[in-house]
Amino acid sequence: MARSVPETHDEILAAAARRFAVTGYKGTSLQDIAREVGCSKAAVLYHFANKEAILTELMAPAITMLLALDERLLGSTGQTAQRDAVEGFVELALRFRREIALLQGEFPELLQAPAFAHIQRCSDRLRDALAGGSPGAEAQVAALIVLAGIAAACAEFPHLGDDELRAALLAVARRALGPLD
Amino acid sequence: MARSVPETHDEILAAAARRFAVTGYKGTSLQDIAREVGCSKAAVLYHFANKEAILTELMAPAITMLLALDERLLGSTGQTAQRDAVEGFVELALRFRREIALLQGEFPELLQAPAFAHIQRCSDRLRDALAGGSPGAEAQVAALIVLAGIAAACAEFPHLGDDELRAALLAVARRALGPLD
DNA sequence: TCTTGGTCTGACCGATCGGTCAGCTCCTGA
DNA sequence: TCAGGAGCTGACCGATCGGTCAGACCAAGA
Repeated sequence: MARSVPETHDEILAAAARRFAVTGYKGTSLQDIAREVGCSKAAVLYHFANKEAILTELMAPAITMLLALDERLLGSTGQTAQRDAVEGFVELALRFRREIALLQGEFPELLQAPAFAHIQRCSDRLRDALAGGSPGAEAQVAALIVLAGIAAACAEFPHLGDDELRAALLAVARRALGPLD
Repeated sequence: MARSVPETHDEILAAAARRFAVTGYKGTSLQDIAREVGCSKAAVLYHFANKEAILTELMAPAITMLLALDERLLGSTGQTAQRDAVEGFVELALRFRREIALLQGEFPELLQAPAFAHIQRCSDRLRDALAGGSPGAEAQVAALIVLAGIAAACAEFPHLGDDELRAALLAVARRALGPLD
């Protein structure tokens, strides 16, 4: 029954992604993941140090892309930053449809740890960029609606193709962010 | 130490609302709630049949208002329904800032039970009304972004007063839903 | 053929979960 | 004055959680 390491490793990761998307991180047990893979819970913990390590590796690519977007946004301000933020975040959400819901939903609580504080700050800067740098209530509210809304839409419309969903997300987000854009 | 029934009952409800808003339903234990109230876990279960009963009673007013909104929307279509849906949902979200996040976040999973199927159908109709009755991808995406975004914003901006938040939510939602409105 | 090391399992651990129960305290009314 | 009931507690229950561990299994190299 023994498979090659990378094979089982990736199967666990894929199974965890599916389960987390449906029942959330806290709502998914190691037993659930093991059952979906078709192995024992001990096998899951042979490939990953602990449950959190699965989540961390699962989110790593999305977080890397988020950090890259953040860095890109540092070089611009105002309308330019806002346009880049919208396009960048839509692309990120499309690429990581399942993961982005975790980031918006449960992840904040898991990221309270000081070690992950930079991710919180990074998503705060993303929100500011979406707000066009304005501290006003309406601009901040618009930015948050766009952020949370895009994340929710990507999770909720898995049947929509990338191109169709991208077009809809960009159109709605640009309208929501107002005349600035 | 014995307090009057309605007093303790309401204290438990209030404590649960606070905890659920921070750590979610699944992430909050009866022990957590009891600690916040300053009583034993057994006392919590003296006032409520079980954990789910706390959630049910906590959500009841919000669900009642949601059903009322649904009924009101049945009488109209198109732009009229869309306008009513936006205003009605914004008012609902403002009145139940903490509860609405549960409804959007964890509640769907908890509401899988057939007994609660009508709530799912009701929120589906709300989304359709927000989409102006259009089945198109962009209209549906816009409706979901508005729905999820408003819920997230109410949870995220507790410091904003009702009036200021209402104005911002209405403005952003109307823009997001497009030229139809 | 035997050894070795990577892969995986079943049994088990302590902690915590939601929930139960016998019995305590204290207020109230006859 | 005292019986009775409401409000509450501490101890306890079985189930499940994340995690550990000794050892079984098996392919590959000596």
